[in-house]
Amino acid sequence: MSGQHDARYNPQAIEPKWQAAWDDGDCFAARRDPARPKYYVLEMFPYPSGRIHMGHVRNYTMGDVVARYKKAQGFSVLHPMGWDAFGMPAENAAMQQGGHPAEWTYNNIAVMKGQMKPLGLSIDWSREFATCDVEYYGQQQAMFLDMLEAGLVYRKNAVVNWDPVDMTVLANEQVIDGKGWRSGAEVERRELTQWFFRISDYSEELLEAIDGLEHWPEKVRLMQKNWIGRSRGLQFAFSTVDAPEGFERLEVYTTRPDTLLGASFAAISPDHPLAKQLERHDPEVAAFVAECRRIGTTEEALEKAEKKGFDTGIRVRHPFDNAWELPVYIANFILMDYGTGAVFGCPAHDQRDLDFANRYGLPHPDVFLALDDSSPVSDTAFVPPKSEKVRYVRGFAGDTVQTGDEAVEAAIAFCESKGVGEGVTKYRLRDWGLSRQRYWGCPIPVVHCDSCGVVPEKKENLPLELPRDVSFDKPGNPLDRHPTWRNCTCPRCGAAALRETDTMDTFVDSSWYYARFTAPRAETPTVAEDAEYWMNVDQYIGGIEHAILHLLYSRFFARAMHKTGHLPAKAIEPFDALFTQGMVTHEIYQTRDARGRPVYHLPEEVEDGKLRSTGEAVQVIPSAKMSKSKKNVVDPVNIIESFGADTARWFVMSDSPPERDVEWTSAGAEATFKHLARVWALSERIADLDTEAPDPHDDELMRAMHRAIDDVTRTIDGFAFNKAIAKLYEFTNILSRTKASATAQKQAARVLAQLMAPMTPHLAEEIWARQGGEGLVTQAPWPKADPAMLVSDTVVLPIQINGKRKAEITVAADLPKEEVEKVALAEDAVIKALAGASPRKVIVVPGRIVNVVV
RNA sequence: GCCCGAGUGGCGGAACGGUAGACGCAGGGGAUUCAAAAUCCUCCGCCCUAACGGGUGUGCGAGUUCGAAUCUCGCCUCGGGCACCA
Repeated sequence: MSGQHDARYNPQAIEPKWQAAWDDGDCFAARRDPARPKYYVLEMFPYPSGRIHMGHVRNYTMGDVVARYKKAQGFSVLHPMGWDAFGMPAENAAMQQGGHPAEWTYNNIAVMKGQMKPLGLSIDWSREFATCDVEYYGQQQAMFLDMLEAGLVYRKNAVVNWDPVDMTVLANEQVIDGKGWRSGAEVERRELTQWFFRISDYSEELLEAIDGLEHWPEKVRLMQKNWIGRSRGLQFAFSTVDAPEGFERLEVYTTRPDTLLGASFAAISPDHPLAKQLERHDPEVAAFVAECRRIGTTEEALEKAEKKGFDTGIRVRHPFDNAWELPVYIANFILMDYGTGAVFGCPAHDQRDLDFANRYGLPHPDVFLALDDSSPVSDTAFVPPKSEKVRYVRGFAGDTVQTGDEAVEAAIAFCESKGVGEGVTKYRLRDWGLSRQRYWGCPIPVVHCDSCGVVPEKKENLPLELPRDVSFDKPGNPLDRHPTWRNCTCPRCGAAALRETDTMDTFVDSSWYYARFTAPRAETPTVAEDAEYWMNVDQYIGGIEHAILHLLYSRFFARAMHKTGHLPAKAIEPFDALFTQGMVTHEIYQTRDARGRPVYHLPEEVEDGKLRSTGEAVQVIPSAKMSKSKKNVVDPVNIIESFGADTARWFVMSDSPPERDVEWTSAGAEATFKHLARVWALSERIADLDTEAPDPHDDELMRAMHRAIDDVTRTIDGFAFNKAIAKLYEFTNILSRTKASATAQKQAARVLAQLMAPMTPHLAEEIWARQGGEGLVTQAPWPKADPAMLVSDTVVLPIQINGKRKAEITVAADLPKEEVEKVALAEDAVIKALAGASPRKVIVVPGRIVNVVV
């Protein structure tokens, strides 16, 4: 017998011991091993907010279960971790509390890593990096230059939220009810020249390739398809009447050319060149456009705003009737970024157009009617699915009765034949604006020269490092007002020049970190052999909130990296399989400050609906995604300290299916701890038994064991970790009650340790060691279920009468259908229900059910 | 507003179109204990019944099917995303 043992389950002793053993064995270092298949599992890396929360624990435990399971199955596993470390919170902290964003960030990383380490994750920490490491963003700058050269980056004007008091650009989340979050000033929309990635050049390719992402959730694929938003429509030009010089034609794009004869007005975006032209000379237009610009920059704000227009007095001629003139409005709901920034309105078949027409007293002639209902449109637009047949009363192409889709195609063909515009395919996807007017990001490595214009920095001058000597006590971007950093020489002509002061969107940082993990210390962004071996990510795991932007940008960036020689062709879709975990939610506690603005409080600051500090009552807002800004986060450190990492890990995996949201409750943690303590005690008891000869009960236990192996293997493969845990409960219950021999029990206990190891690796090692397992369970091969032990001779079949369960029979598993039917018809309940008559129908589903229809 | 999801006991959740509620939590009863904690056994959707048993039941309303939590259509409620939060 081994030496000292605790009298009870003691994770505080067990967990550090095994973590040290894994470190000693260098168990989690990823190595290129040509002899073994590789497996790359990646969880979306965290923003270093300074504390881990339950969402992190859930995310990383899922990845760890996969990593440990795949390792046991013989794969060479890469399971890295890093930090998405640039971004606004660091600057906000510097503004609020002083200090430097770098200091704040690296300090947070140290704290969070300290909180993550006790979780016992099988991470190769030797590959760790932060995106704010100059070694990382310097390589990003090199790639930016390559992409610039390859024509993947360009500059154009774009609209931002401008805070006129703080003299700064605001993020959408910093705009609250149209006002700056800090200054309270009315936010303006302002145009700046900014850098863009040409992601829209890849619209079609990114859309087409979605069909190949077989192991992505269908809903994410659908969301991305809708986001890219391919549409087929007609682009044509109205000729204008009384328009300023240079605006003789007004280009519009419509996806419903079949409704052209139902047009009642034309509308242009407030950002349309024509609107800008009118704004210059007409104060009324200027006032209206200014009002529109106060709405904000988000699509949501535009869509929710009351639909308003301004009649410019300009008219356009209908392309099919020169005498028919339509008024041209500037309308607040037209997006300049989509189509041509100008549309015609057909109120009868678009609710937004109808609301607009009713507001301004414009007609709304019906173009088509339902086949079974001829009532004209009044307050509700008639907008049937395009696949539905309708009767055209103002159609001009194709049959009178046809589907919308047919009519659209017919209308395009007709218009093209008459020389009125052409059919075009457009995408909703816009180019990716990467400029940020902030300090704490990757500097864009270009120089502005008076004579040469915009010039890329030379690669040998990289990395272009952020200056450390900055302060945040004044409004605006510290890079703009830095005394020396901006000053440089033009890489082309050598004259004095100024650096670009915009930094990159943090989505750029997170669009290639997965590739960097394959060669994290390289002097180039990637290394061909490493990328070749490790890419693609076999399993990517992260929050559903990243379903569109991060994942779409990464898909684009991988293509851009391939084009510039930084990734092999096979890596243009970097994530083979995607799993989107549900979020961990929690209630939100809110009070308001003197100016009525919301102030949020951490759960630990609240007790019985009141602030601990002041006793002020808090407003409880129903559960929502845990977020730093709402402060509804729970600190897992406390759970780990009182119950151990295995309890935290087991609990977050057991409580709900991984793809669904889970509301954090502390109640379950204690119950999990009790269960793990029971398993530990069970193992101790079994370990103390003396080996004995086989017993008749052994077969039953072995069957249960093989059943458990099979169940846990299949459920982990299917990402159904909560079900895997339910099966482990069942097997544990059987093992604790078995009358099998000690030899069989010990074997079962070793298998239990192996099956638990992905979820509760420390306890598993402890059991494995106590039951005489060889080496570390972390390095043991995954057990295999014996198919012969999974089948049973008899089967219980429910008997239904008219679909309702009335009885049950036990028959041999291989009993023929006809025999099963005979047995079923001999059941008392069936005889009673038939009352002498013969059944109308008997359905026998072998091994499943018998249904007697009377 | 637009796009995408999710709704099953007191709670978290199981259920290839085939016995709804596996497994866990909470709760009731019991054993052990001087007593409690811990542990173990046991019951546990709802309604009627002393019990046997019967009825009913997966957000709401229709439909398809021998059979629907599961498929179809229409609603309701909650959540995510909406391009400068990460």
